Amino acid sequence: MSQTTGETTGERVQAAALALFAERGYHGTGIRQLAEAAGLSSASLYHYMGTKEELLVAIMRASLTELLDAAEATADLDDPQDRLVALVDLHVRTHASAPERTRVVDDEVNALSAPARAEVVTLRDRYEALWQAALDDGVARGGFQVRSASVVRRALLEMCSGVARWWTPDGDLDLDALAEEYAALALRLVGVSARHAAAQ
Amino acid sequence: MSQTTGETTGERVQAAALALFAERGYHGTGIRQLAEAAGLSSASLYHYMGTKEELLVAIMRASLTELLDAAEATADLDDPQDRLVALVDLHVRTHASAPERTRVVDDEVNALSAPARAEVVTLRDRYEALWQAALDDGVARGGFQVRSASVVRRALLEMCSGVARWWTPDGDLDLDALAEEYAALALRLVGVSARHAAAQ
Amino acid sequence: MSQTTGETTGERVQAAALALFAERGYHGTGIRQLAEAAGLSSASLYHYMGTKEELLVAIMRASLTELLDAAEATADLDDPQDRLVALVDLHVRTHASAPERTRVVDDEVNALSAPARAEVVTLRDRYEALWQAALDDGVARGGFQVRSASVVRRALLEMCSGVARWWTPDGDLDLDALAEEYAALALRLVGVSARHAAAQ
Amino acid sequence: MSQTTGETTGERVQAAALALFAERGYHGTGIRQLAEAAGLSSASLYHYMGTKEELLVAIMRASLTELLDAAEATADLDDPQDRLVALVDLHVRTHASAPERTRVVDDEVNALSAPARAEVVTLRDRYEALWQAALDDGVARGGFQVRSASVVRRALLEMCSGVARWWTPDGDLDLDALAEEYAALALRLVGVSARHAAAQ
DNA sequence: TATGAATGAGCCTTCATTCAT
DNA sequence: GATGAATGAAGGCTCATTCAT
Repeated sequence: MSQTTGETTGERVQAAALALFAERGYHGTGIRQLAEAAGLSSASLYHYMGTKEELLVAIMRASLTELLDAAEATADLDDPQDRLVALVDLHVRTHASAPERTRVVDDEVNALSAPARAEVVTLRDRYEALWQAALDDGVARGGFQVRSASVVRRALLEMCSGVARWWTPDGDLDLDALAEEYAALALRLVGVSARHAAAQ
Repeated sequence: MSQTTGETTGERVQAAALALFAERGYHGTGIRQLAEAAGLSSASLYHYMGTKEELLVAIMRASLTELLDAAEATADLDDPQDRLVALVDLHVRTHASAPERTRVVDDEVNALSAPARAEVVTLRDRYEALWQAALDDGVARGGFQVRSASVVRRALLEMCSGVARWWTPDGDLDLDALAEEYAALALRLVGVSARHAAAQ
Repeated sequence: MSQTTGETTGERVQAAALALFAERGYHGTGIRQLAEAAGLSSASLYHYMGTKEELLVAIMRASLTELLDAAEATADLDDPQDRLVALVDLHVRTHASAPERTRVVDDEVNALSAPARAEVVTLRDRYEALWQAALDDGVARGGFQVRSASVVRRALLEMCSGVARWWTPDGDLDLDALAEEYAALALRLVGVSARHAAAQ
Repeated sequence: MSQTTGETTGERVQAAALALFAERGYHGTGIRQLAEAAGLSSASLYHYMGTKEELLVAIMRASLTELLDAAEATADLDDPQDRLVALVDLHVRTHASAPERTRVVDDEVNALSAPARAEVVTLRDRYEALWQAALDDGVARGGFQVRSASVVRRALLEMCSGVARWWTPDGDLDLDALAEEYAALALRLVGVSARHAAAQ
């Protein structure tokens, strides 16, 4: 069972779950499919996870806390435009390079029971609050021209999350170009003439 | 059998399916829940639908063809900005006022079997082609400033579809204001200063 | 609904049932298939039949009483060999020319509930008793050479009923030749040198 | 789990299926009845079988291959009469002592889907080809007097299979006597005076 | 660690039948 | 006559989970 790579069995289970949840959805994925994809019997699976729901929560928690931690680091940036660009860059890169993970987080929240959902939504809200703060700050001192920062926040996030549904490394745009492009779009959305992006 | 409203039983079934599929997902919704929500036994349900999947396809087809028909009407507009604004207006209003329907269409495509998915994806592709054409036209003759029209198309669509996930009629923004706001955002995204949108 | 031929709707139902029961078995045939084959709705079917089981019993009763009546007519024949040949001729012709009907009678007896089965088995027993009597008579006065008349009765009946499973009018043997051949085989089975059959 | 006898659970399932399929037919037997007869829950049943149809096929395959193997052993016999007698002996003993198994094989072929039926029919055809060969050989060199060997083959097989429908060890005839009797009848059918059979 | 065996509950769907119209 | 609508029961099968080994 020990892999040549240092991959833990538990990690293999999470990876398998990620792939299947992303492809067929949480409810569309059976415990036996999970087990087969992980190279275990369905009974053995339960040594590496709690319930199926706890597995989903674990995936979501890991993904969101990682994203949240990275996003919190952008708070150091003083310039609101820099902050926004940094958030977009982080979000787009994360969604493009880990599309399964992000799609599961984005799409399967409703599959959770109330208590589990509460925990996940709290994390997501904290993450979105960082965007909201950046936008508010941009309006206050960064020259952002927006009617409603919260509407723009939602528009921005949906727009950026979308890359997880279509971007592939094989296409015309590489990851750097993608991130740049979305940063430029974001600045346009907040009504800033593309100062930053124009440099590219 | 006879309802106070003129609502058909078949319509009641579709309405129930819409609500449940949107709330819990296709795979998360059981036939018995469907039946209960429609006020029928699970056996009776099958007088008003084919399989569960056919019910989903029927919902998707109705939604997409309606949207597609309305979108095709925008082809009359000569000015590319007008066309884009009309598409955004249509898309946003549709998603905001029928959020369950649009969320089901957007989120449950992977739940379909290959042949059913093919039909639905064809419709969706035809719809998106209208957006692509509008963008291409805008680049050619409407002053749109975009590096990649197809990237912007995806960004725009994700952004606009997002309203189905948060907008409610009870909030600060009414439907007209929402549509206007998104039209303005769209024009910004394509690099046009928001001249036109106000006319809407 | 009235046919150009004088065929009654009730007859059409029986004919459809015959074909389907023979092809897929009683338990393998659904009421809706029956209705479709008869050109009726499943509800309308119930104007022409009782329960599904009663329909089966009706088919069996009609088939068996007809066969029984014809077989009883052979009792007139004095010569045991003539009687046996007449029974074989009747049985083989009936099974060859109405294979569906006879297969249903032969194969679906176990599908009946106890009371229905009792009625059918009674008819069948009366029919087989005529064979037994013919054999007993043949042993007593017809020169039949058999160790056990009842064993031979069963062997004969199974052998003759079998034609319903393979004979078709398109093959090498026409109905007359088939009947003759089986009469000859029957005489051999009872140990009579093929006097009768030899004439052919 | 551990039985007093050495019987496997899987064998218990097959035995239960055999009994029920023989008594009520394949379509007349439900999975829940099967489970109850095997002493399992219906879910547990699926540890020991594939689908219900695969269970039926497994039964048929086992039965037919066993019979076929045994029948092929008779090819060693040079004398056509010996061969025929050996085949009858085998067939009758098998059908008399395993009537459920043989009745299921004989009666439920139509319950199979096309691909499953193809496999079973192939085995049955190979078995019947051995009979045909024996009869052809008997006509060529064994003094068999038959108009059509294929008609006689069918008559013989139906006749011999019939014992599965009536013979019981409690009756007048024990298994040896039954086999002998049918061997004698078979020789009569092919027009050979019953010289050999006694030697058996 | 790992898994065969086990299951109650539930899956989607069809069953034979009834009845108001 | 004829049927659309309706259903309780059952169809075959899979679910997530547990546990003894």
